[in-house]
Amino acid sequence: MIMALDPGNILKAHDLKHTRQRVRVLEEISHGQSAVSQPELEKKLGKEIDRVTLYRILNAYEEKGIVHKIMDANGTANYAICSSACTAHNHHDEHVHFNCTNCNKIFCLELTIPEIKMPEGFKAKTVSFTAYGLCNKCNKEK
Amino acid sequence: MIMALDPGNILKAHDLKHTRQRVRVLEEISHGQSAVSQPELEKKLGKEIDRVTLYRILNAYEEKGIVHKIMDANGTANYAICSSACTAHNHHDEHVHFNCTNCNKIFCLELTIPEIKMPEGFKAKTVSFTAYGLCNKCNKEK
DNA sequence: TTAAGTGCAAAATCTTTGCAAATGT
DNA sequence: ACATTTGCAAAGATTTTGCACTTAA
Repeated sequence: MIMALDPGNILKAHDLKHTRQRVRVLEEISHGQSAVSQPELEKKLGKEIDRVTLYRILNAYEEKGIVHKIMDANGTANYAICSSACTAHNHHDEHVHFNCTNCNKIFCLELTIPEIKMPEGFKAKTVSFTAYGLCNKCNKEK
Repeated sequence: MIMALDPGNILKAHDLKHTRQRVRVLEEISHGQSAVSQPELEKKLGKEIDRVTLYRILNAYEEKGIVHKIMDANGTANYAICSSACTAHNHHDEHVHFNCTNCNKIFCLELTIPEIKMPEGFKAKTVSFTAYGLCNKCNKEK
C-alpha cells in the first residue's frame, strides 16, 4: 500500500530521466508539510539549478501529475506533492487548502471538499476550496 | 435598500473622482453576468485607457471594496462588482465561483460556501470556493 | 549512441515607479 | 487653485523560446 515515494521511483514511473536537478526539486517540494512557492524554490535552488530549468521541471511535474499547482491570492504558483492517486489525466487535488496570510504558506489539509449542487447548465469537473487566515505557527506568534 | 449602482454614486461613495476612465472600467466590469479578466479589460479598453492607468484603477477599486479580485487557475486576475455589503475593510466575497475551463469566464454563483471546521491552530478568516468545468453556454456548444 | 535534459542569451510579457501634463471639484 | 488622476517613458520582474552543450539510459 505504501507506494514508493523516493525520487527515483517517482521519476521512473513517469518516464522522466533521473537527473540531479529533478531530484533536488522533488526533495524541496516534499520537504515540509506545506506547499512550496516558486519564488521559494528559486531562492533555495538558484545556485544549483537554472531558473529556466526550474520552470521546465515544474511544468513537467504538473503535467505528469507528480505535483499539483496551487495559485495563492497573489497569483503566485505553489507546488505540493500529489497523492499517489493522481495520474496525468485524473488529478485528485480535492482537499482543502489553507493559505496563511502572514507567512504565505499553503497547507494541504486532510479535509474533503463538500459537494455543492451547481445551477442548471453548469457542470463542475473539479473544485477547489481555500481558507485564508493564520496558520498554527503564525497564530501563536501574534 | 437598493443602493445606487450607477458609477457616479459608487465613485462618490468611495472618495474617488469621477473620471471618464474610471466610469468605463466600472461599466465593463458590471457589464455581463461573469467576472472580467484583466487581459479582457485591456483588450476592450486599450484604445481608451492606458495600461498603467488600468492597473491603478483596478487596484484602487479593489482596495476600496468596489470590486473583488478573483484569481483564475492561470494566476490571471479577474474582477467582479462587489455586493453592496462590501467595504474596504470587510470584504464579503463568500459565494461560490465557477471557472469555465472552455471560455475561461468566471461566474459568481449565488451559493454560500459551506463552513468547514479547521484543524487545531488554524483560524480561517475568509474562504474561497471555485468549481471548474463547463458553463451553461459552453455545455451546449460541445 | 542518441534522445532527453540543461544552461545561457535573448525575446516577450507582465507589473511597478517617477514625473510632467491634464482634469475634476 | 489645487490635489488627484492620467499618460508616457522607463525600470523591474516574470515567463517563454531557441539553440548549442551535456548527460542519463
